[in-house]
Amino acid sequence: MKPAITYELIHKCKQTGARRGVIHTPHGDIQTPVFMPVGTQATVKSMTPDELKNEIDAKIILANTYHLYLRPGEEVIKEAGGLHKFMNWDRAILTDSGGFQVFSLSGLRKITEDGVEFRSHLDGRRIVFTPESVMHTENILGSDIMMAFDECCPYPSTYDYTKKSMERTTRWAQRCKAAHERPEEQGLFGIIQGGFYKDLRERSARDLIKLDLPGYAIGGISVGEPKEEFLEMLNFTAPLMPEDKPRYLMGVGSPDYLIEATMAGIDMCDCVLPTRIARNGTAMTWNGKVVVRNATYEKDWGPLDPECDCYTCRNYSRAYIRHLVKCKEILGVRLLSIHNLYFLTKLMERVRMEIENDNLGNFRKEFYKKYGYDTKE
RNA sequence: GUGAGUAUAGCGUAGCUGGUUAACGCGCCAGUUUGUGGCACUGGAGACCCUGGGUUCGAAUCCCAGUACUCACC
Repeated sequence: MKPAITYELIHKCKQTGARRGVIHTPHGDIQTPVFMPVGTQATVKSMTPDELKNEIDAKIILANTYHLYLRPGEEVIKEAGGLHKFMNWDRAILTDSGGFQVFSLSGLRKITEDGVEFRSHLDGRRIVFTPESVMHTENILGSDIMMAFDECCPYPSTYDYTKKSMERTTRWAQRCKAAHERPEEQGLFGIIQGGFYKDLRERSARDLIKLDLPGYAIGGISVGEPKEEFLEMLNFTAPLMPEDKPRYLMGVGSPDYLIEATMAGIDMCDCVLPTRIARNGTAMTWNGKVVVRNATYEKDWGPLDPECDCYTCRNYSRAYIRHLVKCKEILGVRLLSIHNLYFLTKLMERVRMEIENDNLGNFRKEFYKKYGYDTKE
């Protein structure tokens, strides 16, 4: 049986160890490292699939099992012929399992060995997610990469709680693998947990790797901890992951975190950040963050980012975008989303090139200086 | 012209049985945002309470006059 998802390592940066590779999926190849835009409810907020392809050239996007299970529900997506057809996206899709909602909706759920009972955030009705039910839903969604059902632990959590949670997540991953109905069409990724305890991370990785899944993710970091702790866990956990499979760091999307992740040997990241800050009037640029909502841009006739050639930057001024944002016009959100997604896509394209040239370390230094980050080694 | 009413932050209003830093919404200014419970959240600036006089220990609040606006009637 040929697995749905395979990874090909092309080059390792001699300066940093970062990986340059390709992920093969049933809906196309993905050059890595890659940033994946998030489209929780089967839409990257405010973007048409056409724009994602032609303006941004995203190769893969995320969707969310919990949200789509609630609305529109499995029946609708099944009848549509799967998520790709439903949303008119013919490139790759990765579905998150609802594990993050175990964390983000912590006030609305109860965890047992069997699974998680949520109270729907929409109408309060009781719904039960088990590893088996989540696999069933993700099979119906038909994503190229399905994430195993896990628990994303809050920060901070006690050692004892984190250990129990991690062990349960591992058992759930085993159940997910057993319940997965179409391994030849959809790849199931395991999620390494273990909070901020190295021995737990090590155990989690070791036990999940035994399942021989086609890819692995680091979950449960970037949940509000200080940056040093994030880096510590990232750099400890990434090397535990298989060399011959995609390595996915979940929930990371600021430029510095993306670069640090890449240097740690991560291949895939996703984040709501670019689209979320777009909705609140902020752009990421090669010269740092630009809160275009601010008054200083009232009569700024230049583009958001002078070094960017995205649709937004080719055609619109900061003054105009600020106007749209201040008026809460939809176009403001759209133009900023296009730019931010394009920016991160281009950043990763650049990162890939620097890896090939064994120059990522130098690039990091330069980029941080320009962007306004500390370059503490 | 007569009568009645209203005048409080840029705008719309609350406070008016007199009592320490005059409240709220919008707007304005800024910060946050990292597997999306979000066009969200958190802060901040901004008012000689229309003017003048009076009563009182004390007035946005009560009284008088003026001014402006609103409505009704002639």
